[in-house]
Parts: sequence; structure tokens; C-alpha cells
Amino acid sequence: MKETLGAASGLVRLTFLVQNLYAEIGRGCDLTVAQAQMLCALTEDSLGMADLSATLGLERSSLTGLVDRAEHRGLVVREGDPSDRRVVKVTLTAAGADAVHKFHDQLTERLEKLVADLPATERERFTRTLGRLVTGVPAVFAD
Amino acid sequence: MKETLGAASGLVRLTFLVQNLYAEIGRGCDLTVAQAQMLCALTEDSLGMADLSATLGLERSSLTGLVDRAEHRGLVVREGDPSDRRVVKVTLTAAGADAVHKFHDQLTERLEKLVADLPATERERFTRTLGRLVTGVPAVFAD
DNA sequence: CAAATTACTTCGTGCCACGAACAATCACAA
DNA sequence: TTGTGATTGTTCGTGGCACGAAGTAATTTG
Repeated sequence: MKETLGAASGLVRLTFLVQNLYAEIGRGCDLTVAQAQMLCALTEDSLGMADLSATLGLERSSLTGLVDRAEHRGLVVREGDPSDRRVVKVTLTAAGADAVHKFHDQLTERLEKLVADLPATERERFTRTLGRLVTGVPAVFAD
Repeated sequence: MKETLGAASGLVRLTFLVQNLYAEIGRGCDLTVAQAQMLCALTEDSLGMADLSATLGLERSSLTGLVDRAEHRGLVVREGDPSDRRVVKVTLTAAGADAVHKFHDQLTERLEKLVADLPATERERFTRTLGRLVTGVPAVFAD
């Protein structure tokens, strides 16, 4: 019968799968999901709290605690911005960069492995479509 | 330029996108993400706590509270299983079935809309590959 | 029948996210 | 220059989520 799953169902299940992988690898790196997400968003550049909260889709008040805990663990530091003394820039520490690098590598490997079984053409098509679907999604994870 | 995103990055961003949609629609139905997930898992059949925790990938101790709160909101009821008096079966109430139905429909609509812009062939291929990737993922969302 | 197993709960801990209310700073107009 | 209004970040209170360790009850196994 080879019942074909609908697109919605497939998307939700894929999300479920990736989310669990994300959490599992995070645990291995001693990072919560929220922390890993935040660190990933900071790999490119330091960001102010407002930009960071917009990127992550969180309220600013939620972010304060998240950064507090990450700072307390030495993953991140807060720095004042001389050009605008209201803003607090959040920057990865060496330890934070290290942790997120490890996390990123492991997650990438597992995800590549997930699609590795697909025939080359199918995989390429899939990846291309994927890219098309996520245009506009903030850079919560870079290559 | 048309920089092509890697598969891993695409998967993470797609997950991020779907997760946010999930949360947004959940909020509209007055459901948290965890609650919506649980109710979806129960649409097919009642499940015992152990089965449910396995399906959702949660510790049983986590599930107790989740069911507590859902039961308190009248979305779900606990029933004893006469054939094994240890097990507690969790079943949707009418209100719970209603809520999850609404949630499911809205989410499905939004997700279908997400892929609706793709050319027919590409969409079909994508959906098929999706189905291939999620074989073995528990039925956290059905068609 | 005793021991091991299974199903579920309780308890304590920590994390996460929200909204409302607040202080500091900045931008701009009168 | 001095308001006035917007923006930035924080605090506080509330509720929800998830875990592991420890405990109880029922079932299975030897």
C-alpha cells in the first residue's frame, strides 16, 4: 500500500526528530536547547539583547535570564556598547565558542548522516528545496 | 551567487520554523507545545503513561505533571485499566479532542501553505523524501 | 511464595518563557 | 535647551516543563 504521508505530517515528524537530536547532542555538550540556540546565534557576531531576542523569537525579559545563566556558566559575557550606552552586547567567551563549535559539529554530522542514505540526486533536490523553504528564517544555524 | 545552504543548516532552520509555528498555533488554541504534542499522540488511541512517555520521548516523571495539568484543564482523563491494575490510561475528553482537532487543522493548513508555493513536482518529491526520512518516528502527528 | 520487574507518583531542583512595571538612555522637535 | 516619546534592558511574579532519586502498588517470574 505504501501509504504516503502528507507534507504537514512529514514536516512535524521531521521537526520532532531534529528537535530530539538537538536536545540529545546539547546534553552531551552540557547545553540546554535554549542555550545552544543562543550560542549558535552568536557565532557570527556579538548581538545586543534586542537583536538577539528578535533572532531567537523570545521576549527580552526571557532573554535576560537565559543570558544570566549562560554568563554564570562562563559561556558568554555582557559588554556595554560605547556608541549607545543603553545596549548590552552579548559575546561568546572562549569556552562558549568552544562549546558551540563542538555542538555544531556533532549536530551537523548527525544530520548529514540522516540524509546520507538518500540517493545523491534525491538528496540534492531535497536540500535545495529545504533551502528554498527556509529563506527568511533567521540564521539560527549556519554552515 | 545563490549560495546553497547545507542540509544540516536547512534542517535546523526548518525545525526552528515549524517549532515556532507549532507554538504560535498552540497559543491560539490555548495549548502549550508539550500539551499539543501529547494530545496529538492521543488522537489515535488512549495510551498508558509508559507508552505515552515513550512516544513523546519523556521521562515518566515528567509526564505525570503534564497529564496533571491537562487533566486539571479538562483536556484529558485518567482511567484505570481493569486488565492490569497498574496502568493508568490517558484518554482525550470531548474538550481535549476538540482542542487538538482545531490545533491539528490549523497547523496542517499553515504547513501545507508553506509548501504550496513549490512547483508540483518539486513538492511531491520533497514530501516523498520527507516520508522516507521520518520512518520510525513515532506518530506524533498523523494525517 | 519470594524476588525481580513494571507502572506510576512524589519530591526537590533547575531551567524556560511570558507580561507588567521600571530605570536609563537616546532622538527629535519646539 | 528642554521636553516628550521611543528604545534598551532589567526585575519580579507566575506558571509550565523536564529530570533523577526514591517510594508504592501490582504483576510476573523463578
